[in-house]
Amino acid sequence: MNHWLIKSEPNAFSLDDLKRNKREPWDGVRNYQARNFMRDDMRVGDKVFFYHSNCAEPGIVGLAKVASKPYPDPTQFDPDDSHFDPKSRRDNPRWILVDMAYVRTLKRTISLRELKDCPELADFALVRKGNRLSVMPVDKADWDFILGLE
DNA sequence: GCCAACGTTGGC
DNA sequence: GCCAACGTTGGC
Repeated sequence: MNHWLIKSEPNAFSLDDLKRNKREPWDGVRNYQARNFMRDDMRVGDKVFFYHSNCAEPGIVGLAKVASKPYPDPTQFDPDDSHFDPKSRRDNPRWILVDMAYVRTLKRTISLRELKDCPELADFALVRKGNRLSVMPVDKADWDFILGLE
């Protein structure tokens, strides 16, 4: 069992959207490191922090879980989609995703500000300067500590 | 809206 | 293979 954090801009796709849809292909990820985590390391049932970025109060707002095995992101083949990738081929897809399923909404947002102020989380990738990864692993110890803040 | 940090692209 | 230019992310 691995633990993860995924970012989403609530203006584009929020935790409430995931709650409404119950389940969602985590499409549009166009970063190789993030792709590799989904393709190689995620397992059905892995627990996931849902993080809101680019908003009034960036932070962890809920829990999700990995709900499928990896498969090709269909948006890469759709010329009308903003994530269309003309260099990707159907017989050798470049972008791989998994489905995410809603688990629950936290009682309160655990803000980035608060996480940055925790010395226990000094090594957590999310709080390190310049971090831009939209899919990242979370140590079990960090996961438990963060949930304990709720 | 600003801008620092980072990843990707492409000329050489 | 280097690296400058460019585009994107995302906090503030």
